[in-house]
Amino acid sequence: MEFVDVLFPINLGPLTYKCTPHLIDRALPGMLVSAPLKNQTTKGIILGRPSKPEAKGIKAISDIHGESPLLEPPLLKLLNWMADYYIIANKGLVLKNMLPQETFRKVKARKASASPAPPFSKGGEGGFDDENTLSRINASISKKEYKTFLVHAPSPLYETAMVAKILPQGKSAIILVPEIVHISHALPFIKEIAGERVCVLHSGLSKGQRSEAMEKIISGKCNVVLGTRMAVFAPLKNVSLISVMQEHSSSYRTEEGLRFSARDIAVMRGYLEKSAVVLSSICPSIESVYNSKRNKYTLIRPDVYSQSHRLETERPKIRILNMRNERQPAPNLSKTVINEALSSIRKSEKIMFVINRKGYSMLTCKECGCTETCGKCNIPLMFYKGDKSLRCHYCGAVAASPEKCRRCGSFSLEPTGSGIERVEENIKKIFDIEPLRIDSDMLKRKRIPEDLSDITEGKPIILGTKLLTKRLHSSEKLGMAAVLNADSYLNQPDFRSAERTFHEMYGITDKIKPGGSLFIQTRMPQNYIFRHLKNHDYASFCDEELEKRKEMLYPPFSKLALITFNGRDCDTARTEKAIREILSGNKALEVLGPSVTPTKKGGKEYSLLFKAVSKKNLHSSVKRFLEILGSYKCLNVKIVIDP
DNA sequence: AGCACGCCGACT
DNA sequence: GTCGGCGTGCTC
Repeated sequence: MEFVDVLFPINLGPLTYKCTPHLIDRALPGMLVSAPLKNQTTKGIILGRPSKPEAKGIKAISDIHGESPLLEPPLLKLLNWMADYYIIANKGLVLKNMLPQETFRKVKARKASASPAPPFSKGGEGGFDDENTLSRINASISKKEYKTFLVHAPSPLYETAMVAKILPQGKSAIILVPEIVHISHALPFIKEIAGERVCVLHSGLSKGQRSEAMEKIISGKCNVVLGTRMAVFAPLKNVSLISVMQEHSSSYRTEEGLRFSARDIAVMRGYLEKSAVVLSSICPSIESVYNSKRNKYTLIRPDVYSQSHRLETERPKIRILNMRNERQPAPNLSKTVINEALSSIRKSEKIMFVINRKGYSMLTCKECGCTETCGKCNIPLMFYKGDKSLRCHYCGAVAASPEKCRRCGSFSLEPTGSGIERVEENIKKIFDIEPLRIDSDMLKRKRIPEDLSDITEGKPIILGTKLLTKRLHSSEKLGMAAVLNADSYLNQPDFRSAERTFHEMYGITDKIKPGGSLFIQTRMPQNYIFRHLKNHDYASFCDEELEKRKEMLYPPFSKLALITFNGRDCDTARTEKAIREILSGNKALEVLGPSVTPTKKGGKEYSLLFKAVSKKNLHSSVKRFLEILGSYKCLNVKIVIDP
């Protein structure tokens, strides 16, 4: 009797089943099968032949579906790699995260519910004539070898047009975009080349639509998949190109469930598929830049960068305003910005203000100078004028705003600083124009279209949190824009904050017309990022940022793993004992923390950051630490690799 | 005793 | 994920 190991899309390892003779010749690794599990029939995939069919009470698989494997060898290898790299004990959990549920449960293939017509036309523009870039990538694709390119694109349009041009005829390709909105922008370009071979895959599809898309991919009707991070697992055969547009985007990281980066997965899948991987961005991530410097990736910098005069005339001017010296007729609104905005409005240009803070303001006591803070989180509370509440943006606590100071009892609480509500109020006063306000509170109240072009019509002033900058894809460019509190980006306690700030600011310049300006209000104008930002010099910024990361031994010069755990059996003494144990005899490992944060249910959550120069050391240390923690029951442990 | 409910561990 | 085992606690 023959046996096979079957993996189900549940948090469980592979299970061994018998395989009857009439099914055995189709029982290849990666095949979709049905098998009895807990008195039910469940679908899973064959992982391979068991090394030792020793378990007792083995049942037989009931059916094998399809003629060829659902997961081809490269995807099976990817699954195994992910389980190892992200330290997932049960491979079934990886499988569950790789393919949508519809693959394993049949869904009534609902009639394509009048699938919304493509909302966008290509919009004329988009001739792509960078022959040098094309020939280098095409050469690699036709050789069917693994190679990762890093394309430092001069504009988002360049990225899209380039991807369409390098799409290989007749071969499979995966094109990733960071967010769903980008799909409708890229689709016309891809459709023009690949026509009906294209299929779209993202989490916004209904179950029926997703099921339909998977069917097209599995059957081979479509071999070009355009989608968000989930598309990196599309079960295509013979992938010859994987493109990751705006590769720096944090949207490629999952925030819950299995934590991974689709950008990193794309590179590994490319390696396993022996395909070309094209990472592109206007400002590539520091990790990718570093990889290109170490010749792991091939850097492609289109010629436009040598024509610096061209960049200067096309790119808006970036002006850094020192808020220590600027006159401020209203908090967070400098005289300079107001004057520039007024002159833009006079020229009937659109303008935009970005303030990265919700609510109205903080509350400070005039008498004793103390600011109302959250009792639990110890951070300033935000006052919301609408319902006169005080809210904690960290833990979400809501309370009615107090009449008097909690410390000294004085009645002279006054608003300090400003959030979006207060800026909105002041804009109305100063410009006598109602701004179009966009933030997450607004989004919750009324559904705002993914694309804001339509609703910005007739609204000269747009005001929003950073949420806005991602969503604005209006063809009408802005006359000017101002980042009102740049410091809130820089002050985040995260080694990536400078990089992210650069990305955010640079992304905004793209929405400003040539000759326009971007104003950045800051209280630390001497910060190195502004020096490079002013010159539109991302390469120099990367050099300096890499220097700093090297000094501090932050990624890419080290590897990080974040371990968080909570539950009955964890306490400070045990945690510290475990840390001491893991550190003993391992000079190359650094453990930061533990930091303790209260959970919503009143318990404590411990988090530790493991840092090591070698990936191997980090990996084995985390595994050993898990074994140590394993001796305590009732623990809920989560690991994030490369947080 | 008899049954509802919820938690937890196993599933081949 | 889903089922069944088992403990708790309430009711007849």
